[in-house]
Amino acid sequence: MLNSKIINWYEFNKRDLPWRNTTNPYNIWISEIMLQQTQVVTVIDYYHRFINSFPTIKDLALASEQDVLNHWQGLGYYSRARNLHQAAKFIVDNYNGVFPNSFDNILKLKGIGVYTASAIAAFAFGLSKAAVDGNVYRVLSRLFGVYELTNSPKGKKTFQLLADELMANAEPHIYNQAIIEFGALQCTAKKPMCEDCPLQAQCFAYLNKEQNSLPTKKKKIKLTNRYFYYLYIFSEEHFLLQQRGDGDIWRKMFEFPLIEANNRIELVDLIHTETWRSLFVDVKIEVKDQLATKVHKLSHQNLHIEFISVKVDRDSMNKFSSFICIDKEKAINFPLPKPIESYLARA
DNA sequence: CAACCGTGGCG
DNA sequence: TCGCCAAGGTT
Repeated sequence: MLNSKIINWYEFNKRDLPWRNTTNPYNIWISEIMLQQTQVVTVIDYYHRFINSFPTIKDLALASEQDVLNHWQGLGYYSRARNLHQAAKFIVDNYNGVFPNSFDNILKLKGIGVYTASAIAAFAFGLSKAAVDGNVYRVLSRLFGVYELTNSPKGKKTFQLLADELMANAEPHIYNQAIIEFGALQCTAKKPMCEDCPLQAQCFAYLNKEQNSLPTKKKKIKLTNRYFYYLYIFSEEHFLLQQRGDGDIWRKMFEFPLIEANNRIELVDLIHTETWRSLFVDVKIEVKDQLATKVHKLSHQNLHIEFISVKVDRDSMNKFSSFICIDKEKAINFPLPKPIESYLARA
């Protein structure tokens, strides 16, 4: 059997990961959300910190959204953290704090789609659900020579059916872990290790030298460019932050006062913009320096970011009523996007 | 459905 | 340098 070969491979090659030593649905849930589009090595530290601070669903539900976001700082895709928090509150309110044990109810939780619901159902409750993630798409497409696009609705159906068939009577929690781990370690996206692969004889891609053509994916859309001018407005002990709103990147996170432009602007022109002038009316300032543009790449946007540091005397700091004046020591309490965090670490 | 949503690493 | 990829989900 094909699946028993994969399971056998797994027993000899699996990594010892923290969320594999438990069947606690809460712990598995946290790990699965963190692992979405994120590599294992990145997740491990975040996972430990998160579980330490919020050991149970109730602890998470009672935390503030800002505290939860703070634990997510640097991990990316921050809606995952907000959804996690909402779902925890929902479980406390509707299920008395007990994680639901049916696939349908798991799937209803915010931030949980078909993959994650299947993974939790299988890992925590032993339910017979094939979890199909990027690893599984890759393994199945190569193994069986499926050229359908893995990110199209049609392709997803095909691969789900294939995965369901391949699982057959295997233990769901072992089978799912096995094929995912197999994709992560052996049947990798780049330079798969076909030489010592136990599935060589049955693998379409290996037999036809098509490893690099599979899986197939729809191309990504073009990136848009945005130009951010961040003002690090500071006195001896304080600096200014503002909270981002909804409907854009980094929702609810904190950033410096921002001037956004459609194109690149020189500092000499920037200080004549309306925003700049309205900002510093009646305030004595000293422009300290301007950092060279750095391009911060998001999944769909290139952010061209420049930081301009502006020194202001202590008494003038409270004239900026629309911003939050923060003690330099307390920046750690605010969830910051990566570029802001990095800037503060240097400043 | 297609666009949107972070960040780090690799070849 | 740069495009792609990594245990996807929501609107």
